[in-house]
Amino acid sequence: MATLAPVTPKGDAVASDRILRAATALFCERGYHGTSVRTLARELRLETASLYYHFHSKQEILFAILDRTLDDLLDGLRRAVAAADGAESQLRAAVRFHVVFHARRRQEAFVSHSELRSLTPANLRRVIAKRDQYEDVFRGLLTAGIRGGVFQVPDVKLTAAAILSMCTGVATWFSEGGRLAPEAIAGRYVEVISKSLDARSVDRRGKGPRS
Amino acid sequence: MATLAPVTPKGDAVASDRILRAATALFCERGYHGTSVRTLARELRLETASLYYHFHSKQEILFAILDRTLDDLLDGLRRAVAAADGAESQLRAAVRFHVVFHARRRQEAFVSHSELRSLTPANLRRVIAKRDQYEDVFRGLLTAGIRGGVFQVPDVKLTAAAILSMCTGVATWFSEGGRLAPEAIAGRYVEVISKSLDARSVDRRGKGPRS
DNA sequence: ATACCTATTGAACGACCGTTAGGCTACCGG
DNA sequence: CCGGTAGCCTAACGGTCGTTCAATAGGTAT
Repeated sequence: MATLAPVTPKGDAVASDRILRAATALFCERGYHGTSVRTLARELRLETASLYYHFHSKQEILFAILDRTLDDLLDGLRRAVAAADGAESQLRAAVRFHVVFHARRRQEAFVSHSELRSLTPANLRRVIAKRDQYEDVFRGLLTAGIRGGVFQVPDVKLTAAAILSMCTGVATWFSEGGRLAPEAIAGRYVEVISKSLDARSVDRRGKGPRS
Repeated sequence: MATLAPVTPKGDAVASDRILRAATALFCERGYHGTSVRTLARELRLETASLYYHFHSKQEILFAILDRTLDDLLDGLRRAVAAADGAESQLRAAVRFHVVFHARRRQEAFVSHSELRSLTPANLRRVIAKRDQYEDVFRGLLTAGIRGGVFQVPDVKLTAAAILSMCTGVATWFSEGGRLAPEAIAGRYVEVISKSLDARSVDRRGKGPRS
């Protein structure tokens, strides 16, 4: 069925990209189920039916957004890590990349984790597979840092989840015209996370009597 | 309009609570717009129309969930803070409470921040006002700790956002039958956050050559 | 028995949903 | 000048949406 249908064609990336950009903004703002294809079409000054020339379904639009975003995330993360040496520097680079991405490409990043539940089971599986690869990079860096003696982390999985939650949260509140630029935020996050992982520091705290 | 309509009555909390519990589970799983009132009614073994005896609208159900959850959060936080002494202990108590709440009452907590965008503007305003109060407690504790010399934090607003993102994220991945109990997770989060805020530690790091 | 109140029901309302079929234009290679 | 096709259109399909309304059953107090 894909051979005769000119859906999602090769050379013409401009039209479907325009659709994906508008869909990303709307899905981010109102959610997938809260956005009708008519609303999306109106935003693009198109008729509803025209969208179906470029995509087979609304679901395919959502999947395309998430799939592309995950690809860019994974690719960017690997580049960032490859450009650094040693577990500590690499983790710092990874955190920096993650935060900057979630600020600069806030809408895509936000949709990519808020609309997971709106994916078809089959599509969800494919996206989750990529997300797992992404998280494994972080877990691997933590493990390497522990073995190298630079990190002191009682629970790698928990710590990775905590770090990623914190950094992903940037996509929730970041505002483009806001007080802080993506790089500034990333810098602070890198420092906070480095400090909390640092093996060189008293961990049994000799101070607070309670909790 | 509220006087003649027996909607959301006084003594009978059991029926509307049952509705709210089922709605919370469904909104958590599929989202507000992804859940129809027919689906909710079927889950409760009721007819669709019966729901409208207890609530005026689907929107009112959503608002009730968020409003109650925010009340419980704010109340619990204030109790936790009041039971501790000093900014550091109080912040640890606050973090502990926040994490345990987001694990134990995961669905409510998740819906309360994922479905903000599905609220009516008027309802959103009311919920946001409570959320701001909640976040202000954390910002206040950070500020107090800085003044007391126990915390070293370059940016209170940013740090509060980072801490809350991290702790709120627990509601995204926590699983009841999972490896870690809510208290165990909270304990780790408390340690990580305390360590990252600690004023007594080298902050200009003399080690890593690159960021 | 009567009157009232709580809780629920079946049936329907108009609006909107995602999707499709088929036709119209404009351009492009021959 | 002509066939093909990329891109968009109008119109409509069956279905589901949130919501309403009159009717009904059971309980309790008078």
